[in-house]
Amino acid sequence: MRLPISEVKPDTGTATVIGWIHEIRDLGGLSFYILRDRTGFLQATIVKKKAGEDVLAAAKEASRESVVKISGVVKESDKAPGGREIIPEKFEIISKAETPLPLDVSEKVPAEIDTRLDNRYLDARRPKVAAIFRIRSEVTHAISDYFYKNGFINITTSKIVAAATEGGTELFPIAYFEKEAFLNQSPQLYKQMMMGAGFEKVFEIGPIFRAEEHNTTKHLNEATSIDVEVSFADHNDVMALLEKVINVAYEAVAENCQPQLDILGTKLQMPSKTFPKLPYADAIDIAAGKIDEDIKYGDDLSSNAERAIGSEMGEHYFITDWPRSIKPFYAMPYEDRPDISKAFDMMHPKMELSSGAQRVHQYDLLVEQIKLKGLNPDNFEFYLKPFKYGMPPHAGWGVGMDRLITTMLDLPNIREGVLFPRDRHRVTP
RNA sequence: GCCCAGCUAGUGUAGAGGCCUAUCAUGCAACCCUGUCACGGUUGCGACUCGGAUUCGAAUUCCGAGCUGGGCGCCA
Repeated sequence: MRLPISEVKPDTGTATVIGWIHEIRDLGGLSFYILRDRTGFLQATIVKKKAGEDVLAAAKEASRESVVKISGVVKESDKAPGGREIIPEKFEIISKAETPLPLDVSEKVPAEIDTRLDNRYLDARRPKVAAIFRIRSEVTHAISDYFYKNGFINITTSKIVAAATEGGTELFPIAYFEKEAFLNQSPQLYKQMMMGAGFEKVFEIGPIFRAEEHNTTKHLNEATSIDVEVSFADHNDVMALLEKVINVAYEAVAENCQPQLDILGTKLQMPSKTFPKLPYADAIDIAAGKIDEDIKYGDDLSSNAERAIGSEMGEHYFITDWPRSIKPFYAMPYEDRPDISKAFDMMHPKMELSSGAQRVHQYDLLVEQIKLKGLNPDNFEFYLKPFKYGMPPHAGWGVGMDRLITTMLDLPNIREGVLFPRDRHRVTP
């Protein structure tokens, strides 16, 4: 029976392990093979005078990163990593690795991110990389779990859509038989339709596509979005939910991923239970006072302004009360201040993580706002129709999963937290 | 879309007109080595993105192409 490497203890006795050869050190009469699986490292020690012919032959044949199966007696040894080593009685090459390797898994020689992404399957053998994705899995699990426990329905909506809906971002056109179609930029309109369906609380964790030609460490053309929509809730309700969800994610990682955090050398900066709410007008004032740029009310926040405000706030925070002019048509305006919308962004000091709003649920107001944006309501018929037949008031948000991981682990590039990132130039692997 | 930078062995690099038959590390091969943990030692293998120009001479300067990274804009 194969034993995970982390379960090999000094007193295990006889064991069989399977893993990749991480390093080989040949000292002459004695050689060391460092074996790696997803749980850790184990040193196999071969004393050439004592080892069998077939063990010696296989060991000589084995190259770094080959998959091997080793059976033998485990011995306590304070000279070995982990305080134990295995003395192979059987040494079988299960899958031999060619040489040279496209990149150095043992990290003696660094590789650039581009080389690493081209060879992601090898890159992901590095414990630091594997740790990121173990943590990302934990975040997904914890957040989903929280939603399930609080009465949310997990939905999946179509990523193929007929037309540009929300406006704003560029869409990828695709070939869809004889029709024009696009990859969806957001599940926004579908979530809202499910409010019309009476689902009341829904969430979706799935891909979104943006065809922007940006080239930065915080943008992707395919991203994962954590989306929620809640009926009979306003913007304040869903901001409270968002704080909770971010906290749930951090707490789960702190609780269940300490080994991975240790491998990464990362100390989690735990978020506050509630995030400060900064009205947009005040955010503009802060930015205008800190940076030498012509910033005025009604502008969107530049990267520079975002950073300036972020360093002032120093933690997760909301920017609330945005001018209606720079938020989407589905954001609800305040009854008494129609130029201001009940929209918010949730920020990490380094970048925007989320945006959300209480939505417009009144048909007439929605049509009016679509027109106000210079869009044609006729193009939104599939979306507008549910608003005629009993649409409850509702609110929601979307969080960029990739950015959440990037900021949580303080990664230098958003691509670090995505297995197979899609950016301006990369479509493979 | 705008701007900046880069491209040298499998990987990461040195290189500023002749010192380049191109440095170093890692890797790989062979040999030596019984406690390594970035093992050590000796020898060897392996590269200037492409095209044009300038020059007696170009990895190095110039022009063009290709590819890549990053910043801004836009966007989340």
